[in-house]
Amino acid sequence: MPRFRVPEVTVERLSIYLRALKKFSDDRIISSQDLAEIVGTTDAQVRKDFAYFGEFGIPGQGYRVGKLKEEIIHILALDKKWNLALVGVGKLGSALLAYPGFRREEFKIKLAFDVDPGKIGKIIEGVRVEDAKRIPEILSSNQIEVGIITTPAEVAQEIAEKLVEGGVRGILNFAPVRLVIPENIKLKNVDLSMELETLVYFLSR
Amino acid sequence: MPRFRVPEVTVERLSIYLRALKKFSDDRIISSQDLAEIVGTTDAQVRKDFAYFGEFGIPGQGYRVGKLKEEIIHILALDKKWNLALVGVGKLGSALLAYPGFRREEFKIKLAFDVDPGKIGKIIEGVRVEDAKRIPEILSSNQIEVGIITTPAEVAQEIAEKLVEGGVRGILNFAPVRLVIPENIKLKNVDLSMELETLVYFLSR
DNA sequence: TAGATTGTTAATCGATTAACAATC
DNA sequence: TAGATTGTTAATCGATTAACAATC
Repeated sequence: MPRFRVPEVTVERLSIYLRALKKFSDDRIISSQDLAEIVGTTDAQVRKDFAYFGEFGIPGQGYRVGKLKEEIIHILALDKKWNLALVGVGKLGSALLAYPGFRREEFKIKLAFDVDPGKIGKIIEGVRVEDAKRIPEILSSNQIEVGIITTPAEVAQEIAEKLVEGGVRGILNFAPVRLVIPENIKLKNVDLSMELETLVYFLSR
Repeated sequence: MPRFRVPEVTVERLSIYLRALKKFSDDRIISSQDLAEIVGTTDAQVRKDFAYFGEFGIPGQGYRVGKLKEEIIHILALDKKWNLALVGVGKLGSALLAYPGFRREEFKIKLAFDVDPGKIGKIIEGVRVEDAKRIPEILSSNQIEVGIITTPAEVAQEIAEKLVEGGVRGILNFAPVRLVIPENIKLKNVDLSMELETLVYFLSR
């Protein structure tokens, strides 16, 4: 569907545009300038981002909010339902199980895994916790597309391999470690320590 | 100290290099190629990143791990202690209060804030929870440099303003909203929904 | 000295910004 | 028609990569 190779930052901005658009009624018309202002970019950037995927606007007018929302939802593949599994039901993992941004129509955390016998078999935040040893086996029979890793760094690589074995096609990794996985698997890292360290760098100048 | 304007991605990589270096003994010599391999970049990138800040290597040999670690620690200003405050002691906020990456020598979450009277006055994960109304007042008397926002999106802007009023110089924002703050305040956003949405985009191709 | 790797400059690549013809 | 804003091409900017003289 995209006309050319799409930069990752463009996809990230589409997600931001979509969130902004949800605040407006579907029949309102919004210009690239208005939208740029709201999300903190430029009108040229907004138009360029959309241009990777098609022509969604009305020259001389702007973009119809309802139509634009639909298009972005389709581009981001949020018009289908994604099944997720989370591994590592510690404090951060439990918080993410309950996180509203992960609990939406489009996303369903179907399974959680942990190694702690005290947690296995329990239901935490509405999700049943299974034995992490059984990841490949249980995933295969559940059509899970995305794995979320919230384990300690030391075991994250091993868990990633089990997730891949179980058939996930994407991994969202919160463990502070660079995972090595097959290149056909999409990996996104959320590196909280790095964010904080980068922040204080800029404060020290 | 930096010779030129430093790209943000370079600072982010310094944080990653540092984490990798911690696994080696101080007197070992490591080449830019070795380090690049470990963190998944190129030797040229590694050398270029360091070159913004000085000459830390030995031509013909490589970098002494101990020396390189010290230099990066100094660059990132991790040789001083940073005082943090966290606002919004929900599930995510509580998880971050306990997060090992935020609980280190260099970082001290001194205060937490919430609006819930059931939480105010309590001690959660070792941190005393104060009334969010009193942010400016309490921060001023506590030398807090960094604020972490883990509130719902609707109140995040208002909280950001109170943090700025209280004198923070940097904000790490987990609320899914683009904050508007003075430009002398450094803002980093951690946007979990965006990460997940971007991930599934790539799975849908 | 020969071999290896740094630090730096120049070349390349890719993303952002500017400009404007097309179109409502 | 006049005014406004899109979609797209070209210009600019900035980061990555390649190449190599300097140096251990």
